Amino acid sequence: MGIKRIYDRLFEEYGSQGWWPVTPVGGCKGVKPEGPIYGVALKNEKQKIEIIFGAILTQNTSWKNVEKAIISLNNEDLINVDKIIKIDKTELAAVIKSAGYYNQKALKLKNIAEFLKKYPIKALENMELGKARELLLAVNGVGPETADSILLYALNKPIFVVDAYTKRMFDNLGLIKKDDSYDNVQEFFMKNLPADAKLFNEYHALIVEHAKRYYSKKPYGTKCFLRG
DNA sequence: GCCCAGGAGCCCG
DNA sequence: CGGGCTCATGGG
Repeated sequence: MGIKRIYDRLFEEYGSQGWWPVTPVGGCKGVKPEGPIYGVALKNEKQKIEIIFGAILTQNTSWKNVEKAIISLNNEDLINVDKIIKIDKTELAAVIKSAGYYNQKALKLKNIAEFLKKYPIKALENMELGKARELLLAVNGVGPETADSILLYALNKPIFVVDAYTKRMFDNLGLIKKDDSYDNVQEFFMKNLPADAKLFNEYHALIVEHAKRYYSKKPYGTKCFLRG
């Protein structure tokens, strides 16, 4: 099966995923279990910042744990570039504890906040994709997947996000090799799909949803309906 | 107890 | 340039 056909099958199976989940306007304080929600089409600036922070927090970490950290950040009114720059690193680490790697991630959040101070969201949105990607990758703590998640989900740029699930699943389906580089896998998708941010957004989210079900436990993909 | 989560940096051959 | 190590909480 080609990758466009796979997309169609996944969409048919799961429908729109509404990524990236963000906290609704007005926050989640006092509205208890309410965390980030799905299906927000137009995001305000604060929500875009939350996506950028979330992209860092979710590095090698389950979204469930990240969600708690994001709720804490909201409740402390820390979805804010200046406040992240200002807050003590140890204090920030405590707020995001549930997301794991909290010392590293506290530093990474401060790094990206400094970056956003220099290159505000609007400047990045108006920037050419390749240029914005290059600048993001120069930030310590931002690798290819995080940079591409930011470009796609916060800045709405048409770039395909590759993650561990993508590699595992498409290796298992025989379309790539698992030791292919990030850039090679990304190129494979982008060469075979139209450069459409909405499509890339949905496709990556669908891969995550599908892989959580069929590619999280070994042996991978045994009951996957995309095989054959 | 083990493996895995919507990775990245660093060091080393 | 590729491979191994570290970072850390939380669920299955």
